[in-house]
Amino acid sequence: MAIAELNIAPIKETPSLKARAYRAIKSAILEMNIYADETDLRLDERGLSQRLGISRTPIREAISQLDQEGFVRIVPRKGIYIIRKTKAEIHDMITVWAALESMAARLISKGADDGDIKRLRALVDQFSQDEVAAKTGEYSDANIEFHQAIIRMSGCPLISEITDGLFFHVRAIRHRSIFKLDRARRSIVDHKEIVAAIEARDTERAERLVRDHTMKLRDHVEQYVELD
Amino acid sequence: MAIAELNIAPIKETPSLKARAYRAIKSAILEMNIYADETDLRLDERGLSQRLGISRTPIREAISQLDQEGFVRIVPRKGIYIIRKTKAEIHDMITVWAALESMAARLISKGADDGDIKRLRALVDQFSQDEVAAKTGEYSDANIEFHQAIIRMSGCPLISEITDGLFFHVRAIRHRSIFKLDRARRSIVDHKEIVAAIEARDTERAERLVRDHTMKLRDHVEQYVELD
DNA sequence: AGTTGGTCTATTGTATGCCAAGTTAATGTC
DNA sequence: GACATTAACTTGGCATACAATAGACCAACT
Repeated sequence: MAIAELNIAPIKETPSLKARAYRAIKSAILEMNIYADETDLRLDERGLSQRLGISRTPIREAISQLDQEGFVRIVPRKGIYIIRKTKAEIHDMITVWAALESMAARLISKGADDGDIKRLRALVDQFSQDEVAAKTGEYSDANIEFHQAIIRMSGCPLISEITDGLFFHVRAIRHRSIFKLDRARRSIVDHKEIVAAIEARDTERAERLVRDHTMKLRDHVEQYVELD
Repeated sequence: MAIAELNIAPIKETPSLKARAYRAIKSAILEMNIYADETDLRLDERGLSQRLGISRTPIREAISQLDQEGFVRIVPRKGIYIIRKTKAEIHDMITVWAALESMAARLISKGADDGDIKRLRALVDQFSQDEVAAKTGEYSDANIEFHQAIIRMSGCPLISEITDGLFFHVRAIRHRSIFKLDRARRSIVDHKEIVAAIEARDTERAERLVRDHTMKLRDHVEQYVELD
């Protein structure tokens, strides 16, 4: 009797309930525009447990993780509150972002291979200045994408890891006019200069341009975004 | 009838079992010199629960936090393993450290008041070059202290928060000859130059010196420390 | 009407039991 | 004796029950 050779793929391991709960809650928070209204936003363990159809334990573990990452705050016997970052905290986050991304630019200009740099050039050329005027909406994501590309190319996963968290927080306030038209236009110019510096392997210049570019965003937020 | 005015202080809130378990386990790991031997170091939920006299739940929450911070790794149905960082990971951590501390130096040279800078000068003067030859042992901590002072003075709590985690990891391998005599001597010189640049409010120079100083440590580890 | 103490409810913290999936040791077969 | 098989044990994941406390509500009393 021949043994049937079923062409089956290995069953991918099911992620733990904790992991799934974590993603579910986190993405729900991201889609919420938490800075839109003023009232305190609360999470309810048991409510989530019922809606997700699992027990409180994995929910608690997921929420505990979100607490540690600074997305929610657990107050014993009172509740779990979604955190709105203060202006000072956003300010600090963008500062850290600037520090890490400028280091990434430094690493790239020293170590990246030409293929990567070509791809970076393609990314920035894709958005010419007049196109952007029409579709600023898309720009916000393209902007983030450019920054993430630089960071990934640095070959330092830890930098990616840290900045991913920062981007998440910053993205939550994007509708508060962070990436407006004039800034978008100016950003394209900055990005082109950055790529040019990297292409020229001018480490110091690349680092400085990246830092200044992000610090300009910081100052913009400082000046125009109201949060507290 | 008068109301008695009892002179009482508010009852300080007792930290949760989770928080206490977290500190207990973390400090135990720190004191362990995990890089000393080769065997896999495992944690046991039930064992800890018995030894600490509490149930598994707060233990699990504490361990989950340590897992997220990168101190242990939870492998389902196998065990909880204390993590030894690879050389590449240490390398990345020091890179991030350099990026953040050089940003801190930048912020200080722009914004710190003269009192703070005086204290920084005192800190570095305290360890003259010949003293250090005698007590290199103490130097390691004084070294870290100097760096932490710079970071704290930056006025950016987020930078402190991130680097604290990095320091914890790096400290775990300090006995692996990271801070040896010749390096210690050279470090003092570097530190003095850094303070001088800050005193002169020379932002670019301060940033560069701090970065280069930490990157030298990175290269030193790269060259002399064996981990994997 | 206002205050005061009790009670009830909502909500998180903790303990404990069970389960599925590995690990290890014992056992049986050749 | 070597190897496959199975049984016992380990271990983290998850569910559930109970405990503790903050805050709302309420009734009684002044």
